Amino acid sequence: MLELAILGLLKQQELHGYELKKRLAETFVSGGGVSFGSLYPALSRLEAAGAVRVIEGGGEPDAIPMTGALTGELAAFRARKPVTRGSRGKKVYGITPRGEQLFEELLAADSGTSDDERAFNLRLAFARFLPHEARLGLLERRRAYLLERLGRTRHAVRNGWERLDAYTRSLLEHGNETTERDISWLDRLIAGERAQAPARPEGPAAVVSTTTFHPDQWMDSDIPTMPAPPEVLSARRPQQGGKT
Amino acid sequence: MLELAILGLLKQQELHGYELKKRLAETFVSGGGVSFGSLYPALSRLEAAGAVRVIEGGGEPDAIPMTGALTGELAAFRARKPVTRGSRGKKVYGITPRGEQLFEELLAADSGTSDDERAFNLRLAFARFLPHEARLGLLERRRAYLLERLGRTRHAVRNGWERLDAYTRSLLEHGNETTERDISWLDRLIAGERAQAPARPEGPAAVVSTTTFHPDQWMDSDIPTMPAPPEVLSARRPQQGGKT
DNA sequence: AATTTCATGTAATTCGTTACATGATTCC
DNA sequence: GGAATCATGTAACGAATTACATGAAATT
Repeated sequence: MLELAILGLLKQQELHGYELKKRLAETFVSGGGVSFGSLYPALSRLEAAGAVRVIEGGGEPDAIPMTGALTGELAAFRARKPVTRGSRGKKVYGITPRGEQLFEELLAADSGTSDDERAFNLRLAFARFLPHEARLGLLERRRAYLLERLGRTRHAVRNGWERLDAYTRSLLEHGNETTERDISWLDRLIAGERAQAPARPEGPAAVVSTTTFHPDQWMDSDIPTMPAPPEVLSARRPQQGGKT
Repeated sequence: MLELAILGLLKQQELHGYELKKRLAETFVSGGGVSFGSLYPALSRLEAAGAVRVIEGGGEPDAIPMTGALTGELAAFRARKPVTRGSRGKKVYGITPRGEQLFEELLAADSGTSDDERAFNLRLAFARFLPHEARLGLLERRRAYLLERLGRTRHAVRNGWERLDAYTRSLLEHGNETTERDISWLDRLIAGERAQAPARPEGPAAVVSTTTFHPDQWMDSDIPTMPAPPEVLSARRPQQGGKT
């Protein structure tokens, strides 16, 4: 899991551990991100497996502070020391071909993809590296899981209503609303995905139901249906509100 | 964490492990619930600590199948065997005074309450056992955390927008919307809490700002404000759609 | 000069899972 | 009588955390 995230980030850009941790916290992991105690060992494992390696010199050419004039061998010696270490003791990592391969494997592995929120989010963040088929599958499995869970929760709430206190009720109701919105969101993503699907030369043989929303599946009424306008992903930029 | 959930459930009703697992899955834990591999050891620990104990006979009087006529000592022997085991080999657990005390301690311990979703949800589910003060604190700390996280994420999204692909953008935007709705939900709960607060005889000395929503705190515009109608918790019952 | 931030790592511990092993009871 | 479900438990393992330990570079 962590490995997948690391490899995915290193695919875009060479980074050192500290920076990696920041990116991880910003983009994927919901709370706080990972700790150094798991990040560095993970990097070591990946390095041992030949999936990543330390880049000589690092991303930014770190301008080794040459102290004026010192000739020949001494200069070479001075320069050799921080070779694997960047300006500040940093170890900048890059992904290797083996790493790319490992990334593909980890990304494709759908073990517990739909039932684990973190795993799903992570894979969605790298969905551009998946073929259309797999991408759709990822979204639809997640949707199916949420739908099933919603059904179970609704059932449980209805059965235990009397037993539950106001706080638990509110918690469960809010949870269900969130799940409903998640499903609608997935519907939009799925619609967008189908819209840009590669037109199969096979003809209309492989039409797999016209996607968006079968109200029957909800096994319950009173849902804010919202049949997902086939607006291909989101294109809105956030308002540039801040300074500079 | 698990201990707290177990104790809380046993406070309401005596239960055996298997049933406990079901309740746990229904009410608290978002995905699938806990496994037996963690539940039973937890029960053992609690029993060893004197926080729970096996109930003689179990909750439902399990009608030991008396096989017609068998007199005196033999009947006593037959009856003695399942004494600690309920009809089916069940071990029905009940909470002890020590357990009640432990429950209070675990519930009050606010270590990582606001930053851990599971911990927060669990405590909210047992919020009725907290004094008003602590309940408000729980809600407000969670709210503050979400607000801060929202700020961080917004900032990160704005900074890295160019670098992010459509899927990651959608993921982050949806995540932010969810967080905004969570905050609004908390606002409603907090408002409800204040509405039913015990009127302090101290006078208007301890008025701690009129609660609901300071748009300034959002440090950003374009938020669907929704200033939370002071409707005391939720009173709507779900449509009784099913049978019986 | 002192403090903060950057940067990397190790060791012990926590919390949970999966897989395995067992057996009773109910339903068909 | 055989399968499904109920019911309890153990052992091996996994993934991550916290706490500890260290030190260089930038900032004040």
